[in-house]
Amino acid sequence: MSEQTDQHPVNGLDDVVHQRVRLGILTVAHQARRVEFGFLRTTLGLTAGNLSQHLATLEKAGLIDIEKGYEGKRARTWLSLTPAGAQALRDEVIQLKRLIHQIEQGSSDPQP
Amino acid sequence: MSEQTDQHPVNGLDDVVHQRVRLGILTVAHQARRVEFGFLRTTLGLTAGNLSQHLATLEKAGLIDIEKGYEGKRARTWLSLTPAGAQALRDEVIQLKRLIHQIEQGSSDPQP
DNA sequence: ACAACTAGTTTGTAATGCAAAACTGACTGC
DNA sequence: GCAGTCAGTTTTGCATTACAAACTAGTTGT
Repeated sequence: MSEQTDQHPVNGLDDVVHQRVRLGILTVAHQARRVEFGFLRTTLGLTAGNLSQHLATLEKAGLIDIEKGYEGKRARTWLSLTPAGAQALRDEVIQLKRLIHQIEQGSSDPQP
Repeated sequence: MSEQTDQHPVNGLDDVVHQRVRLGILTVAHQARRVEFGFLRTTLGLTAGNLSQHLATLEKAGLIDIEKGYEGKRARTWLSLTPAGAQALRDEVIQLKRLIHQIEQGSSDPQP
């Protein structure tokens, strides 16, 4: 386990979280705590079908909760981060910072 | 063009660069300026086939150059960032920083 | 009551990502 | 000279993704 796997920051990134669109969804959800489907759709410039599937992926991974209800007579879908989702986003940020640090250092690791 | 497309940081990310493995390749290449295939392979924990295909993608996108030659009698492949590759990595970092900033703010954009 | 609209899901298709296996080409014994 | 390695490429098969188009369900207009 202390092999030389996973020493590089990108190996600490979870593909479910790192994927461009889902990273956007989690970011918006983190900022707002409860987001409308339609708001996400326009903010991120997605088709409804594409967004619907990404939400299913995130829900299945336990990173978001989905709530369905009505706003007046209009059907609405809201989503919010679960604690696991908030943690996953924090972890992603930690790894991204490590990565950015490495890029900006030019070279930090000594090479054997 | 001043529509509300692309205002979110994730919409400024290029999928060729943002992809986990390729981001790792570009980062290592940036640090070392000239990297051996085998070094990347072990550093990022990839199969040779997978790495070979990602390098082809990056080369086709003009982000890296690939050099083949010999080290003693042993065949070696090296790669290095092109100017476009270095720029693409800088752009990725800029967008990631914007994203991290948004996440850490809690909320920076006023919502209409 | 029926056409049109809103909000979102399901479905079908093409592209991408990955590991494993088969394949090259060049060197290394024996 | 021919079996075995080394360094990497190409092919194969499968899961995931992105997108559009068709579909469902409820709402509004006439």
